[in-house]
Amino acid sequence: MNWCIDVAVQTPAHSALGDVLSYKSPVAVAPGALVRVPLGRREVLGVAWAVRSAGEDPGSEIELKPIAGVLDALPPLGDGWRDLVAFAARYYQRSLGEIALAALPPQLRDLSAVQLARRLKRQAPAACVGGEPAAAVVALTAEQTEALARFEAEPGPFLLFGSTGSGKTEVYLRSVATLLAREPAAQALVMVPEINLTPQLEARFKARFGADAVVSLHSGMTNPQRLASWLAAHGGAARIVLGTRMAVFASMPALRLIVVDEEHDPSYKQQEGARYSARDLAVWRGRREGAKVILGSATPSLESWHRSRPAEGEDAGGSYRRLAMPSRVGAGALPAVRLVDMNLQPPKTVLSGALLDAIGQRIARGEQSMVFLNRRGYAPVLACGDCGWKSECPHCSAFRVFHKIDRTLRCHHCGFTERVPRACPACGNPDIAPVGRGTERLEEHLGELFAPVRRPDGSAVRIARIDADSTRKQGALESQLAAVHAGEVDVLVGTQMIAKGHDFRRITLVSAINPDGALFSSDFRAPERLFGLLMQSAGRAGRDAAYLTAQQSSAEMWIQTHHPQHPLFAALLRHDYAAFAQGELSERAAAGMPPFAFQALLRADARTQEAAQAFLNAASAAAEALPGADRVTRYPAVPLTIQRVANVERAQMLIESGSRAALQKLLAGWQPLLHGLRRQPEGKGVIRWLVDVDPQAI
DNA sequence: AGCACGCCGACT
DNA sequence: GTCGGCGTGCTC
Repeated sequence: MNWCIDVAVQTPAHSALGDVLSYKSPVAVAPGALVRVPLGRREVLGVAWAVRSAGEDPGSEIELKPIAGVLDALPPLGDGWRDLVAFAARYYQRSLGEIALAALPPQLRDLSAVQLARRLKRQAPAACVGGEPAAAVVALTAEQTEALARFEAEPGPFLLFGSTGSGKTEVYLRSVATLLAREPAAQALVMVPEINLTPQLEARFKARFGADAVVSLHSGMTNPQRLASWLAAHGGAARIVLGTRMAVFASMPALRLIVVDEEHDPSYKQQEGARYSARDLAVWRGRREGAKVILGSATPSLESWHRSRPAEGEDAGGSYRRLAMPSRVGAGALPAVRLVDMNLQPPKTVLSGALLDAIGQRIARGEQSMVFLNRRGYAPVLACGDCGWKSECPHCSAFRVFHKIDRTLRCHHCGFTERVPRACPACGNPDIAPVGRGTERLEEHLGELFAPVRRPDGSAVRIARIDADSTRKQGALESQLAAVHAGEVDVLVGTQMIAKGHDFRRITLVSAINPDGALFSSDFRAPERLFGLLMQSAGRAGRDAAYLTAQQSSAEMWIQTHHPQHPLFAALLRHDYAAFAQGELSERAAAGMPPFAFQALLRADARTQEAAQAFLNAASAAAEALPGADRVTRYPAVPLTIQRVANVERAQMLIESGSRAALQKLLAGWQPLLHGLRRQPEGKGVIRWLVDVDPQAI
């Protein structure tokens, strides 16, 4: 008997190949099994998707190649996993094989059946999680108890709406503990937005559940580490998988619980290749596999907030259950928010006198302060005062940023880097000057301003900076954070990297010196992101109530703005996320924007802007006849904000509908038309095109 | 995406 | 005379 096996292999997103390729096999192969198959002149890894007996398929006359081997030491990937992959491929308009292979650890691709079998022999058996060490268990607050009780009693998905310091992590730990104690094989998946946040979470979970029960999955790991973690999850040995967005695809045969911490974080949306939202896929996966899902945040995404709205009048409410934990545990009251009206300051003021005084007082008391500026480098532009030359990138429609530390001009978009010229390249004027400021310059500036200020022991002020540049080296972030924790830093300057998650105990003042850019951005989600970031930043201050009491100090969040009357700040002053969300949601509802509508972007990259837009407009015209087109709005093609990157012109077209199904239908029908367009005159000069479903920025 | 084949410029 | 540039096309 001969068998015909449909195999998902890594084929490009929009090649002419179908989702699966058929191979023949003398033996039956279980669906979900990993196989090696010939593809052109290569042999590649694939996932068996469907198995038929060879006679069943009379239409196809082409001679099939035989599969090259089966990695049968490994249990096949489960139905749930394959459904997740198939759904993600369909929903985000990518090929099945691309998602499937990207979801597997890279090392699996070049392992033979024999090597894999050898690997598997070394794997530990399923971790047996005993009772938790009694010492580790702290008493729960009433809010935590209530949240956990509702979690046990209701199906979810849940939105755990807990302010910073309300003890969300303890709720995650408890819900995992209850699950693991009740079901001897059950597994839990816990996701965080950034690699930086995995070590501290891993430490807490290992302390509670033992090192053997917990594995991590993120792109910062080496290939062998990732393979080991993946195998432990797939085999059931790992009871808990911690990871970044990629972990949503981990094969977990006994998955019963998924936690998405900081669910509002934009990092959950992949920004290249398959543009999936790990948070949304987590909810889908939870429903498919009967696993409970907890989304946690102090500033939820408006999508999740809306979906968790309680029933009211005519409205039956959202499908998520909202669990609120408004109080902080063991932390001081939320910081008092102080707005500095920059209109009342002398022109070009960077740091207002009041803020400098406040930071100076903290230094004198030995407390720590934090200053945010969302712009790394020394200055965003270098300019010539004589001829008007500016440090434009020759390959992008953007300025190169001046990095004083290594005297370079660096393009943050294409990476093009040059030494800073001694004189203006256009007119020879030696007097070229930085315009604006980034974290490097702010650090320098603060150093000068606070040079006369003394710490309580009479020593000089210590200023540190944490951003993508200062943490480039492996382990640099950890050592810099350790220095802050050890009290070796008085003023910490940084980008949003320092706003997220890190548990600083001695910081009593947090300041954002120039957050105005996001207030009037063309991106309708900018205020939502800014509010989240400022709330999260505020949460860094005064996390230790005992420390504040001992210092007789209080936590403060300072914001310098030219628009102190903006409603966003009014809500922030009261730490009132609900009011902010209500305001934003009513604007979104009135304007017919998400979460009241569903969007996708079609983007084209081409040699010229005209070619990119011509392709999009032709695509739009071709979509006219597609099913669903009458319920979907197609906007005109426009250049991206950064129109040209690395000499590639970029344009995009927004597609919007009140019906997710109609949008999906249109996109599915569009794919072959787009493919055909490339050969037409309209496709001339187009380098690539891509679809972004539920785009996170427009 | 790889990886071929294929048809035109500056080198041992 | 070759090495090699990347344009087009194919992979069950």
